[in-house]
Amino acid sequence: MTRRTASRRGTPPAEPKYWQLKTALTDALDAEFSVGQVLPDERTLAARFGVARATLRQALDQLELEGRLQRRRGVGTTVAPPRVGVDVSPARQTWPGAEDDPWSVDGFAVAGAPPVVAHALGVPRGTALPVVSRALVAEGQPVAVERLYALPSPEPADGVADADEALAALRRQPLEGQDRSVELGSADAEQAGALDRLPGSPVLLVTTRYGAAGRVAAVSLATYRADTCRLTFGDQPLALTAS
Amino acid sequence: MTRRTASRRGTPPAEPKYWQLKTALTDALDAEFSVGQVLPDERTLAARFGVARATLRQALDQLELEGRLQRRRGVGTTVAPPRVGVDVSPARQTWPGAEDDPWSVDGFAVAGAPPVVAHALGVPRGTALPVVSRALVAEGQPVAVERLYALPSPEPADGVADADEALAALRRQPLEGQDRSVELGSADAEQAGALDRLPGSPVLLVTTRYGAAGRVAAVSLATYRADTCRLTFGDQPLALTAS
DNA sequence: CAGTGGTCTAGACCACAGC
DNA sequence: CTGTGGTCTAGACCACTGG
Repeated sequence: MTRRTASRRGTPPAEPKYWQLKTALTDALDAEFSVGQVLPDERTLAARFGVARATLRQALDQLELEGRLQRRRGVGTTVAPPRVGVDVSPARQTWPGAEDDPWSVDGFAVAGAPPVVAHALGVPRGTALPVVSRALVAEGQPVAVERLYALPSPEPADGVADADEALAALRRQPLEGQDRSVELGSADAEQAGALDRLPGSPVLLVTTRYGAAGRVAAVSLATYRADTCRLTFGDQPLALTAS
Repeated sequence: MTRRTASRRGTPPAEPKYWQLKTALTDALDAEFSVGQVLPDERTLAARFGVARATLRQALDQLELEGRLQRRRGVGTTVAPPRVGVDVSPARQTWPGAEDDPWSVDGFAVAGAPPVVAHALGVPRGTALPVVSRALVAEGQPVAVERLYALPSPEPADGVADADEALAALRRQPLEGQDRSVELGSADAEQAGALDRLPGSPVLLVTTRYGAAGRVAAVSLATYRADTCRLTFGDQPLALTAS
């Protein structure tokens, strides 16, 4: 196959191979595969489509990014289930750790504030803060991890000793407001381990600021698996879910 | 921590090269580069770090995903400015096209509903619907495009003729609620063109359902550039933005 | 152990921007 | 035209999972 056989001036738009591959695979996924089914291995697929493995992988990368596929080293590539919806509405004005909070506490430490947290809380960089680590599981799968940084509470002598104490200290203050932001990021080694992904996997980074006593009293950095999660918010008054 | 059977051979941690590269580049970016500055070209960088260009590109891909870099074919790689915050709060309960709506109308058509839209609106797949195309510009850059699908309004004979009419028809109904969801996607060719990116670029896909008359009356599919955008929502009562 | 996906190399050519 | 990033190849080896 000499490239660009280009009989006549042909090749008008020149659509990349990996893009055509992705389209072909998407169609095949819709038509011939069911959730959980394992695909042929990459070398076989590449041969079948007549491309190099790197090119095929470019197409698979995209499909994994879109949540259509799930790849596991040593195991294989499987068809992914639809993304799970996770409610992140700031509407229910409650502190973390409230009654029906689905997050589970995972650890506690006193550590230096990362720059972004220090900035949000208005403290110098590296200030020692109580940090609560939490995790969220949905449908049997870990979907998010969180680090919650609290401003040292004024009332107990100083310093809380564990996660429950830290959360209780927050709850003693009236919550005046909260806001969130969502952006794309990539998992560091630690997050990747907790989320059962490889480092560098795409994640949705949700930053929450909790307001109390006229200032930001706590900041949470939550990391959601971008391949398996769909974040929802707003009043969901309309029941239209069945297929 | 991990085992690494003390084989005495070199590579104890086995951290991928592209990961180390990414770290090194991140540090260099923080220390020695300013926003807008152009980096050396990929071949030069690869040689400087002693790796293949493909490996270097793996590191650059990650940094671009995280919004640290911006690459343009034929031009070069530049240091990206911080992401712009875009408010997507569903709190201001208004229809699209209200007074201070920053979106600009871009086009109008009557077209078949894609499956996801048909499902949300509860109509058969392919049903012809009025579609308003809009675009959002922030800080001089296109950051998002949108397709707004409306249920045909009952009152005018049938069918609206242009975008203004379609939006006006929506505004005549009382808005009862709205919810949104955010997930990761990749830009198709058309969206990529409008957003000044290549097809397949990572985007944040925001789906909005507008409720009126006890059912979903309109659905919007908005596509935000994931590299340049940070979506915000919630009451932002706390002014803490300066560096 | 064999088989999977993950990393890496050293090339090549293509598409586009700008001179 | 030159120089940039984007695509593609045909290999190789590594890290992990499972029988």
